[in-house]
Amino acid sequence: MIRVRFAPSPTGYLHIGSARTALFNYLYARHVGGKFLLRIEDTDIARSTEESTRSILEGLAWLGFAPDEEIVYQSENAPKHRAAAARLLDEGKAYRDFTPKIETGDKSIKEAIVERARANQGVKNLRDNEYRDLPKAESDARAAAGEPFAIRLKVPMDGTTSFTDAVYGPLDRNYDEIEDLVLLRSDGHPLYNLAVVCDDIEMGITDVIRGQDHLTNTHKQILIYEALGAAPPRFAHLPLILAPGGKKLSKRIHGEIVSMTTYRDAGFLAAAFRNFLALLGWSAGEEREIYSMEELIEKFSLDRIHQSNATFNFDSNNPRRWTDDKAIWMNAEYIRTMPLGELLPFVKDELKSAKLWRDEYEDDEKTWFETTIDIIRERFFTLKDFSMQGRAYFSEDFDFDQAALDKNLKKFPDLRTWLPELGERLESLNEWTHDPIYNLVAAFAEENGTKLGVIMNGARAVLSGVAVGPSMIAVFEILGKERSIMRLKSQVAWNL
RNA sequence: GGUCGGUUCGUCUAGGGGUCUAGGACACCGCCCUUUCACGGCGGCGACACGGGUUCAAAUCCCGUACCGACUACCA
Repeated sequence: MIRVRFAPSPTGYLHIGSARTALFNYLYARHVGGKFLLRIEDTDIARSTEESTRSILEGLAWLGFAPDEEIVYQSENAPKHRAAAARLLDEGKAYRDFTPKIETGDKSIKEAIVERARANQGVKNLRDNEYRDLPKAESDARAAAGEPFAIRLKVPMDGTTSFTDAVYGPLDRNYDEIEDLVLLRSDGHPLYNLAVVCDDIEMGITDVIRGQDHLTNTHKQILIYEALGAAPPRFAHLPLILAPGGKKLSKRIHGEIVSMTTYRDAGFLAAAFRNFLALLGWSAGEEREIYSMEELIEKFSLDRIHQSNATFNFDSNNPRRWTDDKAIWMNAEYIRTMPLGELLPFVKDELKSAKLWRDEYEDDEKTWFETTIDIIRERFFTLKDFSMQGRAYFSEDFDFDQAALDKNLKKFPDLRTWLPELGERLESLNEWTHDPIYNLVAAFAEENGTKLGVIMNGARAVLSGVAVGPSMIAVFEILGKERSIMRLKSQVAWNL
């Protein structure tokens, strides 16, 4: 039985890259009929927050990735991690390091690392820790005396670790490039590599699918597996998702755009976003981009995952490009092509939260409502559009887009009298359907010696508040006779 | 600094020695449709990082260089 896990650390919201990792784990599990598990890696007490855990869970729930078993909280396993470290110590596979903890000072950690490495240039022997071969009795005595110590893994003097990554192929690393890594901090806290390995063993994980940033960690983890006497799982490392310019996507500099909840709140459909994410770093090798979840599951395979990082394209200075164009396009594609019945619940939620929902839409006005949604969704990109651009269809209290007014209304002052006149004329219509309306409007335009387009565009501005929308006659029909005439006669738009 | 990984249109990608004058999608531009439009249709722009090999033949294999990324922590 294949068992995979998604293991985020709760130090922020669900990051777009993490969401993609979760997706791939989920797709793989479903594809092979295995289990998809979730583990919250909250061992970093200084940075982990409950708020973050909640946000991650919310993001996963929105995407629809429910774990098949109880969620594991890594911090709760700390006693087991300590026991594992103690065992390795006992067996002589790890040792106590009494070196006092070094503070990094005010330099950034990265800088400190690079500086140290540069200074050591090629002369550093990673096996030269003075406590590595401290006699057991002495080590025990010092520990008993209360001297603080960290526990480090005793990496063998020479040899190499190697594994075959499902994405990157065979990889190996010399022991002399791997430091005797700390398993347990001097304050007793287990560190990442130990915790991950222990938990993966405990959870029976068979395949680890995670970001490529863990590629080099994998060698250290394999060393821990070996020390613990456990067989390592299979590994598949995913290419990273970067910001434009090839930089790492980060909360600090890129803000909300990296958070999953942003997309939910912006009116994205989870199905569309999953589809978009699936194509970032993976492809089925076909010339097509729309895949249902079932199709994704069926076609997914580790060996079609890319080795090169992908750029998530957006322009924070351009509101139209606030996120990746393709993601927006895909969402629009879903909105206009998915079965209407599947879309309706989402529209309902959106209208409800905008206080535009009326229960009649599911009762007396069901037909009107469904027809209307079906017509207006044609030009929409997100669920938000139903309550923003589409507001005029559901409420008398809607805003007018200034650009639409300038371009289609105010440019033709005659419309100020024409539109109310047209409204008057429309009163006489007995049958409120396409042909009669069209004929009347067309005749009206001709009488006044103007192009039909001028009347139509002006009417659109006044009736819907925007310049974009379905066929104008359809707007008349949707709005109905009474509301159409009322808005044609209204002068409010002229005073804005 | 070291180790490892990566590099095809602006972006996501197809391709894995000949079918590649490199295919698709998004974006962009043009035309058509149309009463408007960010729908639709048609078309256009646009890429194998660079240099050496190997080969009859290289985007595809090898080497080097450049660039990018990750790791190099008592962070995860």
